Amino acid sequence: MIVPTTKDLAEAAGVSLATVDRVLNDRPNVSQKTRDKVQAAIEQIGFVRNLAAVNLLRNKPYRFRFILPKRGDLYLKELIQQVEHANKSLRSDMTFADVEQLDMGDPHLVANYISSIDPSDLDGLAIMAPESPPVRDAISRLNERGVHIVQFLSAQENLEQLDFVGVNNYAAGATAAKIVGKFSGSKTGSIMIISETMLSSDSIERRHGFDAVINARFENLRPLPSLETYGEVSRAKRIIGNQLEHCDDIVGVYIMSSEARIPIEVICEKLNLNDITVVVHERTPFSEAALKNDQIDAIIAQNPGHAVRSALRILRARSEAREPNSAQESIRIEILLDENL
Amino acid sequence: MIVPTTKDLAEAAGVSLATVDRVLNDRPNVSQKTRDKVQAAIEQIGFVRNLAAVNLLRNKPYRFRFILPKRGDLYLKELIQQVEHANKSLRSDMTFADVEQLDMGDPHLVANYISSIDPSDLDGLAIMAPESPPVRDAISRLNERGVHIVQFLSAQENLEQLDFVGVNNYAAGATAAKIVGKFSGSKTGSIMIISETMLSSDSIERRHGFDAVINARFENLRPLPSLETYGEVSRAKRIIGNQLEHCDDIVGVYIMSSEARIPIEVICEKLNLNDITVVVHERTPFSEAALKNDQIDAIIAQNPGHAVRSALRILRARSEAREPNSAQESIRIEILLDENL
DNA sequence: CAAAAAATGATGTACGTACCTCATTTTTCT
DNA sequence: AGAAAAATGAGGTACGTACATCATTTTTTG
Repeated sequence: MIVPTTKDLAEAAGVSLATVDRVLNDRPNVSQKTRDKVQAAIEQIGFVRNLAAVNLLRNKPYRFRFILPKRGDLYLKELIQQVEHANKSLRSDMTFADVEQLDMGDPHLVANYISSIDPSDLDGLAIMAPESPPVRDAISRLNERGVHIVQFLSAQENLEQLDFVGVNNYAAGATAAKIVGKFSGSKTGSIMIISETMLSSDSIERRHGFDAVINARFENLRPLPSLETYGEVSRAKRIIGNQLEHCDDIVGVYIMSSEARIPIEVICEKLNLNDITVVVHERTPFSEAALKNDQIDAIIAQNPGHAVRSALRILRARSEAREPNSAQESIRIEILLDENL
Repeated sequence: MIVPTTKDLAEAAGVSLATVDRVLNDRPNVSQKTRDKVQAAIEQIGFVRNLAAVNLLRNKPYRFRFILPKRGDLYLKELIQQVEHANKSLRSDMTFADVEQLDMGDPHLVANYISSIDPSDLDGLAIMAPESPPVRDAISRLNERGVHIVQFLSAQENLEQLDFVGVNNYAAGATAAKIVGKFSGSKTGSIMIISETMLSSDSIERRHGFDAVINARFENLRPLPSLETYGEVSRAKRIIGNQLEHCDDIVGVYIMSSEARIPIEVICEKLNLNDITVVVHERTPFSEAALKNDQIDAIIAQNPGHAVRSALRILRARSEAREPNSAQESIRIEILLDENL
């Protein structure tokens, strides 16, 4: 099998290599007639740029950075490991990735960090940060200065023009609701809903999706107000304990945030999880174990490895002025049961 | 950021480029001492082969072929489209893929085709074929003649040394059972189980996984004997009709084969699908629509795009004598509900 | 119709690696 | 010690493309 090169293309088009180069790289001083001729030859012989040759010639290291929260539990750890792993396996591809962890409680700090980035140091940025106007503006400005941006797992409003990697959180909440509803059978009762914080748009959207499905299809179930743990054990104990005192008909629990460990451990002390349906987000060593010993019934997950690789592929494509292969880059809402772990 | 080249490596190791080349490519006439010296320098400066340069130099088109069944419905069509799409988008990578469809009812024909392949025409083969000794032997022989093989979605016994792309079918069946069981609530009754054929190991394993979970966890449910449609509408009508006459307590349906259309259309005529739980395999335009209008409750899917790309990545890696990145290549058992489509 | 402008051709270099040949040095063996 | 063998060095070529420079031809303009 012979793969046509620029030389073959020149011959087929009846022009010189120099002209082929002018057409392929959009250089000036080529007549429209010649452009058409070359274009026709491209179609005819099926010419495709040899990526290896282009990359070799460019021979530019691509430096990407993930901005992730400083505080977090197992899922965060997994994300970081995935970035490190990708960094290693993509070195031969001239792709480098690292992680910067910031205190997401302070939007100005985050915005300042983003603003302080020197575009000549970095080709692209994958950002996971709660919504906030200063952060959004800093992202916009950095993007205008030529750094490619991917919104990573968590999107800022009004930045739809930027690439996003992650799931539709409304659909994720709806999926959780469907499982809680169906798994509860014909039982009647309340659903406890726990989040780290309801300030993030992720949680809000998940909650909306959850309520929509429960209200539409499971009138026997009543979703309770969201409890916010702020990631603190003592607070979690207090508010969950409080709710359990006032409410003795709990048939299901939905933990909306990605770190289920604290809430589950707290609830365990007061409630027999075997009897109720528990759905959590994100696969971690903890949630996996909980699934296996029946403490929880399902995990709604977005694969962190996929997410990291997808973000890097998109950044790489943008850096090379290619269009990302969108079909490959959508992140699925995975449903994990004991059986398909 | 500076990426070290072989030249830097030679300098760091205090040897010539020629010696570096001898070490990197395992050529003879290098003392162990020098090998160690170069190896140490590789670690120290973090040298990694530039893939683009290697590929450019090799500059060999990789030709891969998918062997798929001749008969099939929507899922098969989707697979073929995915191969075609991959073929287009991987041309710039010197990777070419095509499809050969064979009549899987005739193992000798399949084996003959495989045996007739000229290793100088093809670098790798992805095979989806029912189990059979002649086919298995033909695969083995072709592999020994230097053609890389991936068992695609369907595995042959005793060929564990070959790469496999696809899901664990026992787990897939178990997952289906969990959903049928949980979604049925506290109802008591029978589960209709439909397959195109029970001769394939896929179906057998799915059935085993299904029964294991139902028997262990859902004593209110009774799985019926498998019905085989052979992909024929008239036969499907007859055997499904037969079973419905003798059995009036059906609360669930599990369609094990990848083409759910015929069975669903037949059952629809006799049963109100809204009242019972229906689980099928594989996402197709039909199953998607059925999920949306509530004819079915869940789809157990293996993403055909992932599967095709994964097979090609593995074949490419093997052709270049690299190890495939196994973490990335496992195919998940996806559970699709109306909410997370 | 000549001069200016635009279009095209001819040719060279570079990217990093693999593979080759030939010369030279070092080690091993008798 | 001397010959044979092994190890190492020096240097060139090629892969396909991008990006130069300069020469030459064709077209446009005044």
